[in-house]
Amino acid sequence: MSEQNSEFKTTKEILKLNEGEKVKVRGWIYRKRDLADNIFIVIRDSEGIIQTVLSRKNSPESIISLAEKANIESSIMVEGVVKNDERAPGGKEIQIENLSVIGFSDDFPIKGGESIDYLLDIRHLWLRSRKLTAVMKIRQSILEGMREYFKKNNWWEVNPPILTQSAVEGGATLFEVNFFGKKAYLSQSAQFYLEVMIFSLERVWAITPSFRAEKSRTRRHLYEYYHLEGEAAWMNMKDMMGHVEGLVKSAIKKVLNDRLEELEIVKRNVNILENSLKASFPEITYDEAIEKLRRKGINLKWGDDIGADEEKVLTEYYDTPFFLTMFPKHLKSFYMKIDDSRPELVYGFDLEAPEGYGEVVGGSQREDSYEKLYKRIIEEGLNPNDYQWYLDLRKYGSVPHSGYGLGVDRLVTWIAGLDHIRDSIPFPRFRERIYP
RNA sequence: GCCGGGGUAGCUCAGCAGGUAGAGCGCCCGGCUGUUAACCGGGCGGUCGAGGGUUCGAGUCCCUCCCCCGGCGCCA
Repeated sequence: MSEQNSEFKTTKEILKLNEGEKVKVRGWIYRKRDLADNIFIVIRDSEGIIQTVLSRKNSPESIISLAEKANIESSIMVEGVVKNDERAPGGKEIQIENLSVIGFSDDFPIKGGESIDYLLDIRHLWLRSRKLTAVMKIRQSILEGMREYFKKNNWWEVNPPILTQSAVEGGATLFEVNFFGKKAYLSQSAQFYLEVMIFSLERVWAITPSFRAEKSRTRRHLYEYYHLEGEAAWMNMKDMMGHVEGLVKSAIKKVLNDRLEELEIVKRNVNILENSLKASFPEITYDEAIEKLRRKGINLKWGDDIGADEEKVLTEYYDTPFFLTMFPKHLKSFYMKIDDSRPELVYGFDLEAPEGYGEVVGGSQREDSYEKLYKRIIEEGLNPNDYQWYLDLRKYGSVPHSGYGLGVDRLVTWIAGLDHIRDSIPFPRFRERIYP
């Protein structure tokens, strides 16, 4: 038995039907215009919109009064005949023969022109908009494209915990939870758990919510975000950069393939996306980046961090995503592997999205020597006791390995060309917002 | 946490030499109408973010607090 109820056609299917065919549709009233001879009801469903027309002359009074009473966003079912008419959006409409209201709607609060603040208060209603619907579909395709890439390259998907005992890195602020009287925290990264898993599965990935309690006031931070992380044995930094490039390209390809209509709804210029598939992503080392920025007249010296403003300047050199690599070790985390030929550097890489969007991926080759890792932990002023099981991994058949974390919501924001990360996810957690 | 901007009708905003609150949209009523965010006329609608102060009088000036927006930092 099919899950699809064949009795009803979707709005998209109806646009492909011939004149004269009899159909049933169901959905929500998107627009209604009550005129002298006709009532126009535009119906919205998950796939699009279709105009339906109720003739006042040829319809029973009972149906006309239903149509008059049904406000925007009422859920209705309509039965009628397909008719070609170039005045209708999409060139087709349905002449209504029968109509029933499933659920009447109160006066819908969104009419156009509302402020972001107000719309966020009614996010549960705002999510019905065509724009947000399109973004959610793009998001799905991005995840699908990446999933296909993992599958093709024989990576294993695993499910690490969200409740954890301690931080991966000392710095980032954690949300604390009460774990039966013990202090526990919401995970900020699954990295250490994935590193465990490579000793059996070799190539593993996970998508989990990650949490950062650091108060941020930017358009690229969420307190709760979808973190896609990968970790693989036997791969060095370059290998992993190649993997990340393939992963991101797979997402872009999927979207360009399946979601052109939605890209148009969100008014995304697809040139940059198409460019990004053509060439390989350029790499620029930290050294070169500092050099470039200095030539641009920015007052920076070697060892300074490359901040958001500097990233935006670098972004101007490229029309595809690009890698930033080989950072001074004092700017990065203790677990990144040191370059023995230049011990002030670590094998770290970031993937930056163009057009000013900035960092989407952060990754590195991991330190695989017990002694060196132990030393780095001490150097950073951390307590080795907090990292006992993590250190253990270097005592039982350690291997060179690398990994990364990708901000799913940031990738969606860039690919969909959004101006704020909040619209990349249905219920964004940011700016002290927890409702709805 | 820091810097900047802002809270006035259901929504978007105007009003700021301090003198009893206004427009557009929405809503209700009427008209017109194969409409495309339809149009035209009328009506309803406000403890001016909260508290305190100055003043004969405060949306307007002063103080404190709350909330929102943009940017930095933190990172994905």
